[in-house]
Amino acid sequence: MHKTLQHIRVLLGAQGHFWTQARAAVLTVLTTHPRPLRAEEIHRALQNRHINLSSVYRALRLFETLNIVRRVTLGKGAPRYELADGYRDHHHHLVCDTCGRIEDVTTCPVEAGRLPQQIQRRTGFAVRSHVLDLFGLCRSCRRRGVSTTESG
Amino acid sequence: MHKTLQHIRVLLGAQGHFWTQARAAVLTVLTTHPRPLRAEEIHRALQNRHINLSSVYRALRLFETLNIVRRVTLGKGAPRYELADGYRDHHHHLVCDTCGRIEDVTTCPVEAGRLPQQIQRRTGFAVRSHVLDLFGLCRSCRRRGVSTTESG
DNA sequence: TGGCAAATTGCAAATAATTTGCAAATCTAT
DNA sequence: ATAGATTTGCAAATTATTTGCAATTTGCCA
Repeated sequence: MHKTLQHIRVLLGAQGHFWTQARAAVLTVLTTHPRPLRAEEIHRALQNRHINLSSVYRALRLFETLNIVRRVTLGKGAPRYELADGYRDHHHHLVCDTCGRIEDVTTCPVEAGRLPQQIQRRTGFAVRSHVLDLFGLCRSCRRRGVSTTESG
Repeated sequence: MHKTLQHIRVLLGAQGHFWTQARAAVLTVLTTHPRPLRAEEIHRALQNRHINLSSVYRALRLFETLNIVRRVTLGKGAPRYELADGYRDHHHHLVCDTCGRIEDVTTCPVEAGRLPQQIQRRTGFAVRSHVLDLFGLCRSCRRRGVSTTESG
């Protein structure tokens, strides 16, 4: 189980931040659509709610500094946002270079290989988090024989 | 051994692209400064060369589609560019959340753990490349007792 | 519950980062 | 050297995100 909206609400309060309609709405969208969303997409999912795009950006920025949300840049276009570790399962991404499709992978070679500990021991750098994304061809694009290296 | 500028020149020619001053200059900067650079920084390093920022962007875009350069987004600010795998050693980044310092790590848990093969076998997704960045506190920031979770 | 102070929002304007149109300049292959 | 295709410079256009400020919302407490 992960921390719920209720937990986040308390967390915000404890730090002097208000629990507002905009913030609750943004978090709800992120919880409801478990995949990296662009600010624009989140805003669109809120069209009925009367919430300004600026507020979406402001909410995302706040959540990011509080480590509730993390920003990921996958392939082309604007960055995307998703709930951070602790608010959903630790995972990585599989991004298809051809169709842009994004899938999650929960296997984590970083933890499995104890890389953080190894790095800390060898360099003194204290690893707190990591981002791992894998690019390539998804099954259907591969079957379709699509090539990524468009060059002619 | 890695592919040299000469190789790249031939590669471009083979695809109908010209070997121009701007392109050569951008590649030289990337080769000379082996760390992720912003478009702006590359341009600045070329100030004497009379090369327009637009051309830097155009060169980077071309190199990116040809997999000669890869774009990485580390922490805040504009994305950075560095030579891609095949043109320099495969590596990952250690990014200090406090001072922004970037170091390289050549240990790769993804290859070591044979994650690509595992994924391909299990999901049919053919992994071609990956990006792994680790965030935390570098040795000096840690000694200085700096905290990252700035919250009030 | 009402009221106040502090925090947040909406909106429009400001920035920042990157892209594009097009004529002039450069490059490759004769 | 020359022709023809590609690229560059420059300025203007886009795209993504941030900001100022008055109006509104929220948290807290009598």
